[in-house]
Amino acid sequence: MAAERRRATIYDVAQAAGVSKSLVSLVLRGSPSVSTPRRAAVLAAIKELDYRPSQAATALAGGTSQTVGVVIDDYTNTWFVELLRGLQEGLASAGLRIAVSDRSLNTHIESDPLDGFLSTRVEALVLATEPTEAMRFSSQIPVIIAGNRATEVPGADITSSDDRLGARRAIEHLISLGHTQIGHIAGGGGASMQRIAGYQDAMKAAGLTERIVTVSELTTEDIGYQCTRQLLDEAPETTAILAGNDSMAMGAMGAAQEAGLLVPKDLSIIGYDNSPLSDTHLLQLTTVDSRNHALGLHAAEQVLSRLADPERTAQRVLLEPLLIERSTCAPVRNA
Amino acid sequence: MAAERRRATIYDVAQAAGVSKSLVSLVLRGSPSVSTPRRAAVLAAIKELDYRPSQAATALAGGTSQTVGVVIDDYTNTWFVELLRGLQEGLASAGLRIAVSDRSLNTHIESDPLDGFLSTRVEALVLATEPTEAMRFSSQIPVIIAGNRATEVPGADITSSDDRLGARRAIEHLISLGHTQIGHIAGGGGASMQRIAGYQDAMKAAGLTERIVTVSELTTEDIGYQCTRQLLDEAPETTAILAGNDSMAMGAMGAAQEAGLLVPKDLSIIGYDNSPLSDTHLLQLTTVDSRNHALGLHAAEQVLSRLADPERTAQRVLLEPLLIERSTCAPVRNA
DNA sequence: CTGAAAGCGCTTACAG
DNA sequence: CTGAAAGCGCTTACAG
Repeated sequence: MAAERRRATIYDVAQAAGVSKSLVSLVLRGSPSVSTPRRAAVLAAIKELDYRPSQAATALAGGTSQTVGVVIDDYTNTWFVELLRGLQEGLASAGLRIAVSDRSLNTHIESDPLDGFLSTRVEALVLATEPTEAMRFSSQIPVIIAGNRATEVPGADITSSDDRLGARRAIEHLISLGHTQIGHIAGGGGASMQRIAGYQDAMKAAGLTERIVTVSELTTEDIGYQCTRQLLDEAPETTAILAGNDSMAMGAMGAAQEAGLLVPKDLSIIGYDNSPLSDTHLLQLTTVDSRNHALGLHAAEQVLSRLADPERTAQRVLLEPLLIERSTCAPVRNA
Repeated sequence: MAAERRRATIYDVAQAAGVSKSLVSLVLRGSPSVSTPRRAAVLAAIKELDYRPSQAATALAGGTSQTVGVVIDDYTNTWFVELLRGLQEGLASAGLRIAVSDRSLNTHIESDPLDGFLSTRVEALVLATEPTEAMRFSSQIPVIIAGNRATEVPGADITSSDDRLGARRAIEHLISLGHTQIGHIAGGGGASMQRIAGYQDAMKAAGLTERIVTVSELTTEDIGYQCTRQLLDEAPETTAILAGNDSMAMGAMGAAQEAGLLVPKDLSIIGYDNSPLSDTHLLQLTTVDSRNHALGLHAAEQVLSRLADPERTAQRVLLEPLLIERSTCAPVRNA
């Protein structure tokens, strides 16, 4: 049976192509110093034998895994999708692949996703989540932080979007629509902190009363719903809400619906992230684009430059966020 | 600098613990034939040196990667999250880890996700997507299909939910609410085909006129929106819709909203998958639970039993779906 | 339990 | 380009 046949190795390819093992290795690694006919012979043998280099052997012998580990929070919040795409695009040219691990799946098995990545000997670590203690001090490999995080990682590069500015602009937009009773529902973590600060900046500058509701570190749809219920309960005069992210904004829309409030007629809502969710026909959520694709591209660049020069000092890239106006904001009713 | 220090190997651990290299290997692999004090010494050395076994070396020497490859469609449709959780839970006890690859990211780099998995020498492949040609005939490793797929993979195990039954029950539910003008919006692929068949079963049994709209192979929110627009255009008398999945159902809700139809008063909508999206406060989508967590658990079992006995004949597990009644269905208005 | 040996499938110089 | 050699960091018997 075909399935029982031993897998082809580099020896089999060399033999089939009538060349030396070393030459096969050269072809695999794309060396230019191989004559065209020989290269063709090797390629033909590879195809014929359905040969695939063993990643384990390549990594072990070459001393490099050629993979970058990416840690995300939770597959359910899809903001990371564009970040991944950017990362992959930026890394592909260098022959680096990506391995993704999420924290919420890993909480069940007690382990830190870092453990697996360290065993894999990833070349670098991209953190699209709040760093764990272990991640902060792993120091064995370059760390690149994607997004704003509450915890510092000594020596790490950072690519983030200016969440503080983005939140400020969102509030300024609401103010320009005549809103004065503007609440903010927030979760925990570095991005949340920045967005809260931006909210405060804008409210302070306009002399408006701040109202921030937080019920959990999480930033899920359900938490957004709960925060909004509490906000509307405490301050029914609220006419606009900035949510900590798009998931929370969706929760806010749910709470508004339940309270019989129309969005945006009775209540304006702004999300954050410009996630796939925000661009659905049902939501048409006005949001702040944190430019996750660009974030991924820049993080990839940092990975590459850090790999090229491990001694270079830590870099910091800050992207300018964009307000995306869709359909969940309107002028205040009795303005 | 710490970062510059050579990574600890099994030799370093052996030396630090004052034992032989073989003993360290035994401890790592959890052998019971190691005395408690020696085991403690090794463990202490491992901790002290922050030693992590090289996955590449372990895989190469042991001849087994201890990882299972999972291919999903697209990170944006989160139905796979519970599947992954079930898989991971079911595989963890056997010491198998999971590697996830998605097809939509991989379309940019021309390669099949299978290529990477084959290089990794994954022990088995779990397909939560429509198989590619390469996947159908990879035959080198056990393949487990998760969910209903249009394409057969010779010799593969299958764990799926009875989508045909689920769709039938959804329609029967709508009929019991008095609906007679029931449309179905669908995409492509095996699950869609089964769901269409179930829709037809129930409509036929009740003597009702079928109306199925498909505009694409995709099953995204936007496609659901487009299908619904077309459906409402062609058959404005429609009072209920079964969507091919929850994303499409969300699109249907968007189209209904745009058409000025209230859900469920004017239009009842049922989704499929019981994805995280369906359980949001804003949607409260009535849906069919395809029991993705159980799906993952069963698929994990198939992986394990197939690994234990590569010669066993292909298995087929069929789970019974559950109708989850939430808030998007109501009795027909003029019933 | 130890210790010496072979081997997993590659890469990396290096002499020719 | 070839060919022989060493080595990556482990596992796997195996004799003691």
